[in-house]
Amino acid sequence: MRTHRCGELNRKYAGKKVILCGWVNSIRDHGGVIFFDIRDRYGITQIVCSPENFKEDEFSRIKSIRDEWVVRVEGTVRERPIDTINPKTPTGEIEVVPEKVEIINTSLPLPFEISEIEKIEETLKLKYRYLHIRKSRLTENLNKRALFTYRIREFLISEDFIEVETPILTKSTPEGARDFIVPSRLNPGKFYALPQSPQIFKQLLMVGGLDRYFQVARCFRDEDLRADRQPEFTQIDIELSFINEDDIISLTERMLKYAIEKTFNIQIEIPFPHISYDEAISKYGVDTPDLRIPIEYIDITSIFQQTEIKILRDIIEKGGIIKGFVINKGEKISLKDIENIDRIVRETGGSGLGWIRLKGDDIQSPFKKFLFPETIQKIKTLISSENSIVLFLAGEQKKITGLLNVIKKYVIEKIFTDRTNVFKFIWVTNFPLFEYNPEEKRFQAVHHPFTSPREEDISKFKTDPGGMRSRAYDIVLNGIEIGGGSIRINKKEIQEEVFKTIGLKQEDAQERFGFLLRALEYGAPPHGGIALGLDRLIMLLVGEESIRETIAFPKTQKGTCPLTDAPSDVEQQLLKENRIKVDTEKLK
RNA sequence: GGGGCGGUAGUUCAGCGGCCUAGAAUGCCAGACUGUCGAUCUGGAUGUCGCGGGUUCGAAUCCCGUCCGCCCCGCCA
Repeated sequence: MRTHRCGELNRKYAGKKVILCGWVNSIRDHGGVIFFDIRDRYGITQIVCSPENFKEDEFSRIKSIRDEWVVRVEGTVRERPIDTINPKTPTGEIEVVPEKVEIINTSLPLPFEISEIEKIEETLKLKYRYLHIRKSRLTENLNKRALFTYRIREFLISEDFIEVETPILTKSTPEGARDFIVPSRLNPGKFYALPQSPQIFKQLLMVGGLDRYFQVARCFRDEDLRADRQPEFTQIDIELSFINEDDIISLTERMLKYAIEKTFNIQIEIPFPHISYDEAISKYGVDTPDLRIPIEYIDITSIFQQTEIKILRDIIEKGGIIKGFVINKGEKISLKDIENIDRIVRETGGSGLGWIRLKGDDIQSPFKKFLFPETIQKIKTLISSENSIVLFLAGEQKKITGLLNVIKKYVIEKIFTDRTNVFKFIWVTNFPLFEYNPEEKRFQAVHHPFTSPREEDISKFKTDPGGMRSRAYDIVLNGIEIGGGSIRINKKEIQEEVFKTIGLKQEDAQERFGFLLRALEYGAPPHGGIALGLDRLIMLLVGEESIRETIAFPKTQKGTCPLTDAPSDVEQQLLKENRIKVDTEKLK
């Protein structure tokens, strides 16, 4: 049907007969000569129709062509006259002079202009997703995604991994996210759940001696959505036997380096740095540090130990701390900014902002009179530029971390605006195994309940579960969690201990996870793995702000699909067969 | 569950101290134009001002409710 693709023709093809197919892009009708571009996935090519080359009725048919009609053009490639070369496109040196222009299909005018695609309301974009795909960088995102997964598969298969599909219709389990459920017609009143991840299955594969498993796995979680969260999403899911944390971490690094470099033409330095959970919280205030931002929190309580500043002294005496950070581009923060930040701090429940500006030997600060020379000397050791500002807060540890995060956000928006094309990975390790949920009055697994505690903490199940550390690790890219994993529990007794600690009664544990506990009794090898969020990774690598831009048919924030109108009512008959009665009456 | 922003021609937006017989740009339609490439020029058509209720002589504009979209908190083992 076609001999070439739009976008591949250049001067070397001059004189050659070609056939192109595609969509009409932009018509420029000069009354006599008519120009239009023909576009496919690969590029655009200019077509020139002169009246003298066509019979009258044929030319008027060409005149009737509109944007987005599908055409097939048979013609000859010609070098453009020098003064009409268009340097903006790769095919700008040539054009095609057609002998025949065939209209394959017409099109209504598009419901939106693609040039405004960024601004168009999500519902409309999703309703006409195929048009969005047809003309935007979404196609390129999907292409990059496909190429990336191809490289991941290539890497893992070359390292002896076996790709295994695990069930989509599976068993609902407590803990973790809310499950999507599917009624079972053959077993009235019973339900399958869609998997939140293939977690338990991949562990069972290890018990099966499969040794090295991976899957590009669809996962489902019925929770509220965000720009980086869809109800269904894809994980690169990996599990291995006879390994420890370092094996998985280095495998993941090599895999990411390989796939990213092959797909995106970006150099990736490995190994990635590591940080413990505690240090991450202390230095960055979050367990997902963004290493592009050179701001670290510093505890400066000791500097003010002898202070005469009453507010600070009172707080220190009550056991509070003073913590803040240095901005080495101090000139970019004005007095107005400081006022704004102070206001934000007060509005968010803090008692006010402390600050010291050091500009050469000049010092500005609301506390200036009360600063000892040695205090200033100590503060000077923290800074590394001629013009710096130290911002700090005093109070209870947890509270001021939250406030510092708010301040940091303000400062980032003010100073570190250019963050394009830098990729900073970091591993976060040494997570607590459990955290206490005060609402449910019980401990919960920080990672998931199959995560192994550290050997030295096993004795703390009864004495100090909150103080136990896990063998889990998260990988963070530019401040966004892109994956996580752990060494799993492979001993039945420990698994039961964990279930007990998170408040799962023995019979419930048996009913929900009995099959796992049983498997652990049959020679379960030491094993562990990792899962990487493919949608998020691609989002970051192609520079999008939402994972919707990496998914062909995503859902809205309420989980609906404007294209198909899912979710929707089903036939009464279907409900009946599934023994389901719908009760939405008091929904209000 | 909570907070914020938004919903007005096909689209993106302006109008929101009540007078709008609702505008702009772009798209669309028609005409002109033989080297454009975001073509240009001239003319034209197009609105349940998200939906429901209220206040008012009069509501896109004020009030109440509701739906939808986006961002965030909670939630997301």
